[in-house]
Amino acid sequence: MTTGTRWLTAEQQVAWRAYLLGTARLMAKLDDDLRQFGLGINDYEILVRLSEAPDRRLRMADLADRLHQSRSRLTHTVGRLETAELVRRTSCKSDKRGVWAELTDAGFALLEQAAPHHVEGVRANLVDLASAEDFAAVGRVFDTVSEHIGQR
Amino acid sequence: MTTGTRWLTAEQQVAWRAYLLGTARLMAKLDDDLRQFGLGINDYEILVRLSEAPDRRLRMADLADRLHQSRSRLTHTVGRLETAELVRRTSCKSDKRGVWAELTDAGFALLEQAAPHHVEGVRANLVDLASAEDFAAVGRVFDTVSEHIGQR
DNA sequence: CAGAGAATGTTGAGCTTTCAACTGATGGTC
DNA sequence: GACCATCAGTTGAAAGCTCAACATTCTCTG
Repeated sequence: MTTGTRWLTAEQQVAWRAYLLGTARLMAKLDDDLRQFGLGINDYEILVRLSEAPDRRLRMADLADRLHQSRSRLTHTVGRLETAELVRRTSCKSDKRGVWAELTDAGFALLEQAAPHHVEGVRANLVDLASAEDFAAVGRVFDTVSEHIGQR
Repeated sequence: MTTGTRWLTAEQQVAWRAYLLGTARLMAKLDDDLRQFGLGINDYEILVRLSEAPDRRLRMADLADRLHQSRSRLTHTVGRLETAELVRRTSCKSDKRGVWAELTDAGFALLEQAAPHHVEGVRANLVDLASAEDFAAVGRVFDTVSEHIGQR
């Protein structure tokens, strides 16, 4: 065993594991709650990003970056969402390589249904459980993490 | 649109998204860094839990609960780890339904190799990026989340 | 102690994600 | 304007995960 490794302190270790377990439980719970709408949290996040974008559409690569997913994964997922008629793909005029993923009316309608339940779940299982200061700290920490790691 | 939904405030929304993106990037990074040892972060966590347990072994259900995984998933994963000779399965004397998952010497040796790199990654991409107070807040928040959601 | 119900762990099929290879378009550069 | 590295997105096979059904064992209750 080398002596050089800077192991986590006991408190850090406990916090790190709480984060791992808490995240696993939270994501499973949110996923579960969305299942009644036929969505997973991954699908849900895709629909949300599209709903917020101008003309409710985004380029595939842009969307993939925002969610930190591989393009391949996004292609497959959007393929399924397209089959479900929640998203439509159209080719991009200005860059012929490009593809727009666009939210359909059905997709928007489903999102309107699901969103209140989902937000309620995020509140009940995370936001409302923490003090405003602690939750803000979570935001700060992971914003820094995000910045530090950057794009894939 | 109903008026009853308590949407997230702008700050909460930003923090929530930072958490989602930061977590995605962090897990991808840690996973990547473990790949050189032929492990994913999921495999790694399994090996760690076993290494800490008495006799370096745990019952399948116990292990599954600690990682918040389905038993089925764990069965499949441990099957692969067993093929790789990192883990061994032995039947439990006192409860004939039960199975012990036990770390092999090779598994322990691999863990000893991987752990310093992994911990360095956790530090570099998370722990050392945050103030002690903020990181403690992360621990508190997700401990509460964990407690609140409970077992599956 | 018989029997119902619950718990442990596995199985295999189906679905999702990853990985590497690929097509086609773009943007320099010489 | 031909060339070449790069970028956008897709493809299909392999690997991993989920889900429901199952066999076995345990436990509790009458």
